[in-house]
Amino acid sequence: MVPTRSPSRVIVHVDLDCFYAQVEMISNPELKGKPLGVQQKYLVVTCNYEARKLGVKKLMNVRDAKEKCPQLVLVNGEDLTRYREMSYKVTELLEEFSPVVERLGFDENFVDLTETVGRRLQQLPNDELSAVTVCGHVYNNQCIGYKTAKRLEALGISSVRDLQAFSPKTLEKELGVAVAQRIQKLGFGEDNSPVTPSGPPQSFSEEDSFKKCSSEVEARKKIEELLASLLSRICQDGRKPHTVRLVIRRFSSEKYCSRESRQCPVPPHIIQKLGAGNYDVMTPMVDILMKLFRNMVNVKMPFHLTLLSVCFCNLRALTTAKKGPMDGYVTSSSSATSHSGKRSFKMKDTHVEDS
DNA sequence: TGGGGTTAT
DNA sequence: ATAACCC
Repeated sequence: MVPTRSPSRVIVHVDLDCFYAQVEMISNPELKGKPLGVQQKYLVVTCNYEARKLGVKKLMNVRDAKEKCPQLVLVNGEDLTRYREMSYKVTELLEEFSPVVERLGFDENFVDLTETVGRRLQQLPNDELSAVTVCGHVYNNQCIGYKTAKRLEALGISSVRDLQAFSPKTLEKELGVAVAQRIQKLGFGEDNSPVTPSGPPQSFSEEDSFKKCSSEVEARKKIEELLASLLSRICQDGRKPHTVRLVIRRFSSEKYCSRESRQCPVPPHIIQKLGAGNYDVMTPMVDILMKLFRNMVNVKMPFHLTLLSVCFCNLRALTTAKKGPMDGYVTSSSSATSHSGKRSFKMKDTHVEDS
């Protein structure tokens, strides 16, 4: 069969199922064959097929899961380190086929193989080319996002069919032209958005949720833990974060997913120390984070937090050394190459202002 | 209802 | 700094 036309793009979507559970079964093969759930706090965030057969669902309460399946084996999955490492192994493997790999979460990758396939087809002799069949799937992307789902429902759109039939002009007026055109095309199974190579991560964060944190010393303890893990991650990556952020969630109205944050530049003298001696940076970084904390939380008044998170972002390869009278005129820096795992990437030689 | 991530505003 | 989205 000779295809009458080539598809415009060849994109492979690699979606791993119950990824955390699979990592755990590789770590400990004795878990294979048993119903296994990965637990974070009071939730079974994912589970293997054996557990699913016995009625355990993703994001199920531990209580409910145990009730459904008393033999369920639970492992704690609050530390994402091994999952993150395995996740990047998977995307690095895929990058060997084509560097155009876009990550979505820890367990999904999109690979644009258009050029790879094109090159292969050109090399093929004609008789073999005639045997090539092109096939594929059109993904009918279900769920659009909670907020816009609500807005669409207000317009009387509750199914994909409704969305397809709805007046494009009216939808553009309601949602804005960009979103309207995007989701309506998605409604027809068309997604022309490019596969954007993710490259190395743009931020590192660690968070911890809990029932109650109501004192400054308690908060400092938690922040120190989060920070220690982050510093070792930063160290491994090799790049330097130029911005720190502290995020909190208050108990108060328990308004779903309502977080507050404060951020500030990482002082240059700390950035420089970030490579080797990470104990030197611990104390000054905690001080900075506690200032951000007190900026958000009035510690003279009672408070009740249910989450703390520390995030490093604005990552750059090198801190540019500035010294002497030429300060402000000249930036002395060599073009930097940073290595993270197997990847290496050139960084732009930029001069920056932190906001 | 975890512990992450990204982009847009 | 927040909001919305993804897993």
